[in-house]
Amino acid sequence: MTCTLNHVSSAVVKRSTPATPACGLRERKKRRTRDALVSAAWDLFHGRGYERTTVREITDAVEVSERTFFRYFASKEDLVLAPLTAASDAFTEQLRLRPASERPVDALRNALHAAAGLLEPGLLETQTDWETHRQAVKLIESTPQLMSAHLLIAQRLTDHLVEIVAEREHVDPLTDRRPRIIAAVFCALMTVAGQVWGGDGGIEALVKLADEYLADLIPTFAQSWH
Amino acid sequence: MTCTLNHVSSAVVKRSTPATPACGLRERKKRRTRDALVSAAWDLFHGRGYERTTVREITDAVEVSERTFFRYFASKEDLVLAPLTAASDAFTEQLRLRPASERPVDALRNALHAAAGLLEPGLLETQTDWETHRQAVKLIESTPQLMSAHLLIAQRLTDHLVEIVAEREHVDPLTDRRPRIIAAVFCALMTVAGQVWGGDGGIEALVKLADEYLADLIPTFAQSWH
DNA sequence: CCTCAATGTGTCACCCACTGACAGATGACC
DNA sequence: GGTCATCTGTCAGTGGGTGACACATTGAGG
Repeated sequence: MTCTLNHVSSAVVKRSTPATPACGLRERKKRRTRDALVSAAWDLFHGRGYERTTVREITDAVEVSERTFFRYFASKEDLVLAPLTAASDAFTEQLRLRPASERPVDALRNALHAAAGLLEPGLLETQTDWETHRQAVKLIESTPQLMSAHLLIAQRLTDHLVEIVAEREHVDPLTDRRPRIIAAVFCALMTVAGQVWGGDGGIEALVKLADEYLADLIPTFAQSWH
Repeated sequence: MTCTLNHVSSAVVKRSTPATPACGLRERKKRRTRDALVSAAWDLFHGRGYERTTVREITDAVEVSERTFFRYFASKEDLVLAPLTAASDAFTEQLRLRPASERPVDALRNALHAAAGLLEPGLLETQTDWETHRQAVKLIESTPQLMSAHLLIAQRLTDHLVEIVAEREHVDPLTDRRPRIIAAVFCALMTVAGQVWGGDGGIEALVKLADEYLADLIPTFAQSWH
């Protein structure tokens, strides 16, 4: 499916993000071009791969100028990774909502479950969207440049988690090692779960994997393996 | 200190890497240009920062062509991160040498100590070299692009460790979660230790930090924090 | 309906990292 | 000293990304 452009009648464009405020014409137009760019980009990445697709090719497909592309996305990477950043933000937001009574591990686990729950409604709408996400995971892991950027996002998330956890527990992250440990290890396990997951089986499968990895952590370090 | 170039008499160039095979003139010349590029680059990075220094400026300082730069380094990042890749390789090598009788955690810990030991002789020679390393850590952590590349190296190391550990323990890394867990968590803790370390106090300080983080892992997850 | 200000878009000129191809210089070895 | 391999510079080009300016479109108010 090749979404064409802007000033074309309409309809051609994929359903945009679930919650569509859609006020003025201006806003709608912007969302349309943005969606068209994303859609065209994915079509091209699918065919030629990320690195061998130029921004020019993407903008040609949508009939906008290259300059416009960089007004919507900070970089070529950003087009692919923006949803990931959003997911990361959603997670930290959920973590902040966890009651202070929970132990850090449990707060993290529960925030993960909550954030995953929020993503569900988006999935139910379009089967396609889900498949897209699957492809995104594969594309990122098979493209060093994207993987690298992805890891940076994860690192920033870790830094963020350190602060939140330290605040929750009223400890100083500079002197107390535990916030750093728990944030870094949690993110590392999430990353591993994400790799093993590969996008199959929906968000629940990812969360289930994350739980399993978390549960196996202590035995792996504390016990003999045989 | 600005190292000039190639065909200049000699002497001006910093002591190159500790072990200098120094056979033919050709090899020596190559090593000299390489060292001069690294040296000039660091001077410039120190003054203007990584991103605002162009490859052109580096090559101008050494009086070689830009093209030559890219024959010595795969990229601008590579100039900064090559030592890190080398350290990573040294570590995996040491891990392979650990006796099969050791538990995975202990093998990793011991390999770390062994690899750190190998780095020491290099340090003793030049105080400068040590300071350089300190600056490298700071530069990497303050430059997103370098941090990103650094994380990719760490990720590749993790992947490597998974394989080695799985082989040591005769388990299948596809079905057994433990190799992935231990590799990912170990690398994550190393990264944290590296950040906290910041280059102060030599390699021993880094190893000591890593040990402390490792020791605190289980209490952090298993026990209540208060 | 018309006007004005805000905002979005295209064009152009430019910077920088990086690469392939070719030609000339320079060590290595007999 | 001549031959061969290897290194180096030059050149032309690709691709990502940015600032500046001009034009066009939209939204709001009279």
